[in-house]
Amino acid sequence: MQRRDPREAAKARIGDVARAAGVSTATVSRALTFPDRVLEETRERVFAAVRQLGYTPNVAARQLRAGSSRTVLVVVGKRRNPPFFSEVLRGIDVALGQAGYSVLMGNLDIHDDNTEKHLVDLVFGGFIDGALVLSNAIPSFNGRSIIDSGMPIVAICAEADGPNIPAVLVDDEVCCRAQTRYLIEMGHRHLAYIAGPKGNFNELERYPGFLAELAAAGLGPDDFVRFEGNYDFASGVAAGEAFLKLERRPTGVVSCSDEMAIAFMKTIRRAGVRVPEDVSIVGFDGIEIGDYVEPTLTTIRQPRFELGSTGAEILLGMIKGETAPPRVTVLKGELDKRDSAGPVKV
Amino acid sequence: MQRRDPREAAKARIGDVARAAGVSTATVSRALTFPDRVLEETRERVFAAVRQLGYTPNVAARQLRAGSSRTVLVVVGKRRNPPFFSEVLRGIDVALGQAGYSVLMGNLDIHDDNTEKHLVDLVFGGFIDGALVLSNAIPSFNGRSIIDSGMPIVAICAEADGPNIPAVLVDDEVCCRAQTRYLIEMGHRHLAYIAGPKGNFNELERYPGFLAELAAAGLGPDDFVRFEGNYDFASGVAAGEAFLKLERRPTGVVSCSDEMAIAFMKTIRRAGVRVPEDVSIVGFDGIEIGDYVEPTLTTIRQPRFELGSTGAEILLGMIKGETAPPRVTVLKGELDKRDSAGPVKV
DNA sequence: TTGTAGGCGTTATCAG
DNA sequence: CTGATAACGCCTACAA
Repeated sequence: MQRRDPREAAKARIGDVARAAGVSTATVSRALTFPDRVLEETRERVFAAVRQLGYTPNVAARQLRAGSSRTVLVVVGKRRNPPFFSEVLRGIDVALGQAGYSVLMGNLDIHDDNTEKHLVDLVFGGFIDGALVLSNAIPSFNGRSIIDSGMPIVAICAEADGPNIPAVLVDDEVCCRAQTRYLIEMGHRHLAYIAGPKGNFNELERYPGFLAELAAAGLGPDDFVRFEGNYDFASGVAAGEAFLKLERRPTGVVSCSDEMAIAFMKTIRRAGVRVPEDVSIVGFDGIEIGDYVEPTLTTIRQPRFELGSTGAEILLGMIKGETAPPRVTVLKGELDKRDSAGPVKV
Repeated sequence: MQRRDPREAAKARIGDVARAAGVSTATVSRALTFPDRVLEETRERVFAAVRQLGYTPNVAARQLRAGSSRTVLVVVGKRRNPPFFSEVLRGIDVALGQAGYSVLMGNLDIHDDNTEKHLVDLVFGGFIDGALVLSNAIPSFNGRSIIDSGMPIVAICAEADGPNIPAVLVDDEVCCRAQTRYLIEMGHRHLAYIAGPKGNFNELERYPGFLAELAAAGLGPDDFVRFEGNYDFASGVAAGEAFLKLERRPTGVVSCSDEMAIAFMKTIRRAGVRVPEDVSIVGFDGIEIGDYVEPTLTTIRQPRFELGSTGAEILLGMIKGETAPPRVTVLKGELDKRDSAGPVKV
């Protein structure tokens, strides 16, 4: 048997099914889409033909007619902690999958104009029904961003610049106050804060929360030091090294990610500092590995799966044109007390 | 201004561009696809119109005509260690992105028939140009698997059942022998092996490698114990607990994943066993966190990014119909000596 | 209930 | 070099 392209293997079209079933293409289409608008006997004949020919409707053609691809673009940003995001993605995947939507991954990791252009073209090419943005940057090319397409967009763990982009967030300020308060309650009066990237929207919530909680305890600018970071292991190491050089070392550390907390801990322990006896550390995120480091990490557990699934639900609602979604949806994080933080040494 | 659907916002079609530029649609199409088959002046006029109208070709229509979506399906399996796969995915993304292909994520995590049906429909609906399979299961529904579509498929870190599916693998046997030999060379004569899932293709390479290396050192069935596992933290904990109950404890441990090694280490250390003084442990994968646990993890570093990018390159070659790809491509892992393994105690 | 026929937006073929 | 036109495969008025 000769075929131009082995891939085209026996692809049945709707016409083939119609012929095999002895009906028109319209009837086949109907039988598939609205089974009850067709005589039972006809329906059976059509189904039989479908099975026999292994017919599957052509997605492109359907999409061209329907104007919808049932595909959602998920934009993930500069590789911010995979251990954290993998679970958010799972939430997205489950929610979208149940609704019959597919996930197209758009990775902004790759600093490549081409990638961004590609994504923008996909969106403006009508290929995408909606987008979930997990990065601060929004794909854009030639001054045109996917926001301009008017397509529904929801930001998850991020705050899009756009005017009316609904966001799903964790209650950052509350959580950061909880981290801080926990340390203060255990007697720590001299703290360190390992920050997220400058300008990051989290920082806008968390750092003020940290300061507020200090103030509430009567502590001021002299009672803490701030280390810059960007959530990854490397910045935790850097913070640890800076910490070791300090003349007067804080006894409690608030970290804006678990990775930084873990790397910080490793770095200072290697230099002989004991955790939590000498220094207490509280992380942020609640990734699995926190249970297996030494000592186990006290941290803020984010509802990772729900962040993803909630964002997806909201997006699906927007795609279906339902009532305007809330501008911002806040989920709760929770302080998870383990072994890396304890009472201050007297 | 009234629109039926805000999403349709000012979507220019090729005809609009043609009109604005005073040419035919055919010319617009040509100017965009083969700029040099068109008079420079015409080209300029077309480009100007395109810019002015913000025209982007409709992806569905193009796909319908061209028969190609430039989209690749990436099938990831039951959530096997995100920290490991995230980097493989990045390799895939980079390679495909450069070639102008998009990534559609198919998650088999979700044990949902619907998901599988959806993926199969996408494939048989001509929506997908090729697939990269990172899971042992291959999406199938109603007895029809995506393999039957005849579409190009490449397996990465997995071995598809299908007859002619090229696979990209790490040299599992060699690596596992290296783990084992390293321990033996340091004097360990009584080992433990923490396995991957039963029947997993890795096991088919690694376990025999482990046994062979033992044999080469004159060790036999009485000189090791085997713990079952499936790569995750939980099975590392289980192995650790089983280990602690042993009357005669091995002094060297070969683990088939870093997660298991880390959880194992944590579990036995908590019970007072010292690493590496009492027990030496060698992991497998080379995930980042290995540098931050206590003690740092000696492990096999897999070329994660390259596994992904190599698989993608091979797939792209197949899609373009190039010469038959190698049945199997083997990349090298490397023993990375850190602190969790040392000489046996005398 | 079923069939006919037009069109979704693009590209490729074929004349001019 | 450019333009008219016929597909690509499906869905859905509209008519029967």
